[in-house]
Amino acid sequence: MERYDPHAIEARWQAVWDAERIHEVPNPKPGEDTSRLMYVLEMLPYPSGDLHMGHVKNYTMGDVVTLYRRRNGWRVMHPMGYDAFGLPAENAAIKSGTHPAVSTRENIAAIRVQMKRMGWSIDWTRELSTADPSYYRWTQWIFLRLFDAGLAYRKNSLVKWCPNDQTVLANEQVIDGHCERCGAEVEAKNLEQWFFKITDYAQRLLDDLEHVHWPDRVVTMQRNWIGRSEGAEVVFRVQDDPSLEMPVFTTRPDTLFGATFFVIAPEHPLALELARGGEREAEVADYVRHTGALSAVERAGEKQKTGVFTGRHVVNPVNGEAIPVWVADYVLMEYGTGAIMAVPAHDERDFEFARAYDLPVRRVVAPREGEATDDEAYTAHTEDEVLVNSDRFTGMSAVEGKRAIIEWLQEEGRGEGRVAFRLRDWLLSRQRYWGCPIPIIHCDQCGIVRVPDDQLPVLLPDVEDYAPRGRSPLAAAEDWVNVECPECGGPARRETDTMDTFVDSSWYFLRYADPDNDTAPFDRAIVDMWLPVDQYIGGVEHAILHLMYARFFTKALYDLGHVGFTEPFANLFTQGMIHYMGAKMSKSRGNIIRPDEYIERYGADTTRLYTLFLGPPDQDAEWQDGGVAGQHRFLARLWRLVNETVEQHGTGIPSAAAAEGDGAALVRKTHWAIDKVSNDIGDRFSFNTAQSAVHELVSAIQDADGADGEQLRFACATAVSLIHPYAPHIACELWQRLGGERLWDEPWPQADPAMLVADSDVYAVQVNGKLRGQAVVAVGADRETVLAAARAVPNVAAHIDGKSVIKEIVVPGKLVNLVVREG
RNA sequence: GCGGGCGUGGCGGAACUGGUAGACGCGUCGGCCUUAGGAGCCGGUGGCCACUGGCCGUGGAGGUUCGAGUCCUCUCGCCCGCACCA
Repeated sequence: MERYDPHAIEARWQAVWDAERIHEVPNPKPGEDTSRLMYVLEMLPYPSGDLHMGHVKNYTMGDVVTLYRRRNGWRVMHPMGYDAFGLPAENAAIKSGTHPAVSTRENIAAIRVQMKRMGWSIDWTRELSTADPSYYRWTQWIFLRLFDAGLAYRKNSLVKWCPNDQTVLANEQVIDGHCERCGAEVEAKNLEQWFFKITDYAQRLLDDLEHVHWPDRVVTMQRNWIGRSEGAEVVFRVQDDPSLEMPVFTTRPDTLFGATFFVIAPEHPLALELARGGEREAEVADYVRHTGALSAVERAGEKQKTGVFTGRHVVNPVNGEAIPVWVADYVLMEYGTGAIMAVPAHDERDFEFARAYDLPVRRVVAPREGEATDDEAYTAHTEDEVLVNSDRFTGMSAVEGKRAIIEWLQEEGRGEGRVAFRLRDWLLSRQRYWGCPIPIIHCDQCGIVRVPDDQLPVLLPDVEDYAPRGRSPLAAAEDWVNVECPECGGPARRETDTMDTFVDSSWYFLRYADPDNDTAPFDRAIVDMWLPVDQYIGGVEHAILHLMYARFFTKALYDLGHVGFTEPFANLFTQGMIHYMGAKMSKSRGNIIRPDEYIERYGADTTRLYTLFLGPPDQDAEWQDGGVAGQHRFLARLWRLVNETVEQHGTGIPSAAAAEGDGAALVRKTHWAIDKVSNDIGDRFSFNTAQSAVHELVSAIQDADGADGEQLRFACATAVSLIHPYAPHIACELWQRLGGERLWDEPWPQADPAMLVADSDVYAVQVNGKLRGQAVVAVGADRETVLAAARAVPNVAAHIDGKSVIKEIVVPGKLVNLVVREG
């Protein structure tokens, strides 16, 4: 018998699939049935290098789902593309000296080869690259739609700046005060930048999380990121200049009477102004300068809160009390109004500050009415608190007080109920070369002018020097920058910033549905047919960035009438990372494993099998070379058994086999495996245990002495059929050797329910909860029969001998527990 | 600090709804075959003991239950997310 030769088999079947174009799934034509459409999508790769095992796991998972669903009668779209713009590709290009357009093209070519060698069922007719003008033309088109709708705007604000990458960053791209990409500490800069008004969608982004089937932790992360708080905006006025309003946001309007001082952020526009001309002017100016020089990381690292008194006071609207205004670094300019009323009795941070600067503490909420009010004690917020020391509001519950005070503020015009979100607008402009140009023109006469649709795409100019210098490298391309204003025809300049790469990936899943459309980004009828994505699979590292942005884009496009759904991804699965040598894979550690050497040595089927055998797919797992060999042995064993079966019993694939004679157990095991694998792949995403079930079936084939040819061929064909989503090449080959053809078109096997129940049950028999033996009883035997059989087991009899059985538990088909007592 | 998750053999893991803990795989031990192997096959493999049997065993301590890896309380350890968000 010939040996299992994965390379020959894989090359052969890949050629067959290509020739028959089996993975091409065209859009339904008018009138065609659209009831069984399914969209399976994995997050597209960055072509800043080639594929590693993390990608292999991701795409194999999607492939198993795709192949499984197709054989269950679904018409599955399974596309692939490249997130080709962006910092990683550009930085790699700068390092190697190769133009990013060139290196990206080369990397894409290499990745495509890897993907084809893996045998994934990708519809290559839908392939796209976000850096291709035929794609980014429509990224620009969408940008302009958002611009027209007021959802893309330019403003001057304090933004996050990465000194290493020489560009601004979105809030989401700052991790613990460091650049998400390069790890450099970010700085704050006041710059005019482009933003998407994602905050307009904060409430809907929050609410609609109810309707998606996503992992809890991803939903939780998004919720926290959106960070909704209910409270009130309260207007304080400066004591000696009541025209100066100083609004604050608070979630505890019920504690308004407890405000004993007032704090503004060092960056607050009034910080210096309030102190001007007073005794403390120099001190305040010093403090503002000093804290401004500290990075966010340094400020957060300060253990002790610091601040200075401005010398001025504001008036508390509820009681007319004048309280001192401080400048302190524990108040953030970016959240709320950049100013707070400090209630040290009921806020830990305010309390800490009050202690440090010897400011008064006044308790205004107590656990129960009339309870002691120790002014120095901070109390946490509890359910049934009651207002004290709060004038006309005293005695109300905290909940009631909140409402009453907000009502009063509204009546008096001194404040109102308000909801605050932590979410900020998405800063999308980047001072970098390798990105989608922002289709905007700056005209001295007309101001900010959109590029007319018919002039799209605004092509990224080819520049010699694309290294980052703090302004966009595009600014150097004078020919490109200088244009006529589309409105007045006068001299104007193009916007030279490019878009954040997350803009590109915020709509790619729509383009796949209609990839060749050159009159629109996509046809609405077509995307509405396929989307939302039925199953999205990717890394949890995108839990906030990509997934939040894509949701925002989808909602905005929905509002503008371009799509008919409001959530892009109905089901999300986040896979765990593959670790190697005890750590996550990284270039700096040098522990990246690529599929290539494993394909060389064992073939793609083995590699696919092992990436999903490592453990539960949503958990991180350690790659172990020995484990790969185990999967290869399994395939080689399957190979041998099927070929032996054909040699000894001929070909032919029975649709069923009788559970009779010595092979009865094998036939039952076969049905058990069908049931288990279908359940594990289809319902549980438990790819590792589904594989184990096929292992068991193959072992059963090997041990099936006395099974007849039909039973063996049935078991073999089923094993081959069940392993097909994981290892399609060997499966197609063996299927053919068994006498079948086109396994990918075969309906998924169905377990016969009658075969899932044995004719006898093996009961575990316990005495006082301890296992003492087993009893074999005919299926459906009544309770008395089961108990009699259990008592008859010799070891059980020995354990109940001389004792009285006080309770008998029978779990039908499973277990008997006899509870006994001495005597 | 807040939020979420996880602790099971030498290792990766299984046990989905409370019902025979350790499936499947790696490793390892013994045997067969091979005068070679990183090949194949057969068998063993949680620990301990008085070994056809018994005791112990899912990070630790309690609890609920006829029965707990699974549920509850406390506790220890690890991982992830957020982190002065008023």
